Amino acid sequence: MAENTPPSRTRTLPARGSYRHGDLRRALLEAGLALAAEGGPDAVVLREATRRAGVAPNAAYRHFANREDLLDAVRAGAVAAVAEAMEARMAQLPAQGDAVARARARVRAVGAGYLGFAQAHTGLFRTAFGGRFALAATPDPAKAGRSGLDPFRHLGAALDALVAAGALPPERRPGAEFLAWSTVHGLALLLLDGPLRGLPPAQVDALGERLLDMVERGL
Amino acid sequence: MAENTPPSRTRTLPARGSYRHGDLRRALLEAGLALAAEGGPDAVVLREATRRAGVAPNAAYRHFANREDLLDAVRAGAVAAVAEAMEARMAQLPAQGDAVARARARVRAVGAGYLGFAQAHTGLFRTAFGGRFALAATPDPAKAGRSGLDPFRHLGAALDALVAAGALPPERRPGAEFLAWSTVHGLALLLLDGPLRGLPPAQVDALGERLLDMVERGL
DNA sequence: TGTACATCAGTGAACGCGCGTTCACTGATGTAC
DNA sequence: TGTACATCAGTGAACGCGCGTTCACTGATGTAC
Repeated sequence: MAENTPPSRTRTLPARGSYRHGDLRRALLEAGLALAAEGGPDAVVLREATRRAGVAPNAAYRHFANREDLLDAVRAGAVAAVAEAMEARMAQLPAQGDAVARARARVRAVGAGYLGFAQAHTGLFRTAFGGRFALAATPDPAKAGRSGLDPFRHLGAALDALVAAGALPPERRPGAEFLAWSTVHGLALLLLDGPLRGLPPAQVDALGERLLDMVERGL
Repeated sequence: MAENTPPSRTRTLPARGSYRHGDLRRALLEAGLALAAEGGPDAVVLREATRRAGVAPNAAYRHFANREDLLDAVRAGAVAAVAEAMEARMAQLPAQGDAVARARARVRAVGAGYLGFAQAHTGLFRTAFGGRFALAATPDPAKAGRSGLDPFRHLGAALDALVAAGALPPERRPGAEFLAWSTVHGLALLLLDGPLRGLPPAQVDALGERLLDMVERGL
């Protein structure tokens, strides 16, 4: 990174004082995330990412095996962003109150974080969870938020807390994350792509709350 | 349609005795549905559909405005197929029993039809409900099954029956289709694309049942 | 019943597009002596 | 501290791909007389 290079430095868009880029991998990943945010996974196009990084198309191959490899990295970043949205909600939860209420609020924060992210960052959400995806058995730090948990494990931990607080019978716990996730995932997609598209935010919130009520009662 | 043309008739793949095709629109639609069944909406490619119909690529433009127009027709057909899967389940329901049990079974049949279709006809399901879709205010006969109802209206009717049987408080009825749909839609996608991919059928059924239990209890 | 003609379904050739990817290269950097 | 050299990040040009779509056409069909 050149230091006191004259204004000419800002001429080419992604300013480079030198032949070397310095951190092209990160630049491509960020361009990819921006593309994903704008148009979902299909918009993550190798040539456009290199264009935005101010580099020749084939330079990408120094850092990613191919387009799919870049997309995988972008996906992981998008999943991590969902985890962080959940964490932000949880951070706002009051620390007092009885254990049952706190555990319930935690589950709701996880669900609301998911739904809220889908609404606020549609392209990234689609990239993370809109196509083929898996949150595999082995946790991947690239998919985790600051807390080290990925979205799926946030949900699991919240459900565990529900059991610990006595608000969910332990025999109902196994598999409960899939039921809860299905529900919220489905609503998210119906809001983005389905007949609920364009619903006013107030109604979205109301529907989200009803859904979370249903899950709580139903579990 | 030529009648007793000699075997030469079978030489070119989609046999034509004549210059005219006869029913190209239908042939393209069916090719499109086959493509959708094989590879989802992105596989519905104009040129390939015409190839399968044994016709020049641009012949499609006599019957569809463009690729999107063909895809819309294919989508409608896929939605109708979902409606028919639901109808097939409902047709198997016993006609005796008390009204509440029958109404519940009907809702479950609708849900199970949706889930079962997603599993059995993944590509068509994705085409119908995997991307942008809407079951608009005005019913479209192209999206309906034999009964004249589309999937969304089947769900609505089943929920109405639940209210009529006294199994669902009327004040809970408005919007209930979105909650129920979200749930089942989410599970369908988690099974196709998500961490539940490849789950053994027995467990899929079990999870589906639990989900429908949850919806019933939660509504 | 026979003929002229309008209609319009399907043809054949071509287009431009942006994409992912490969090739042989160049030149800045860091390291060994 | 200075120089030779290996490394390897980024270049420039080119490829083949299949796609959707447009053009001016041809020839089978049905209809009006």
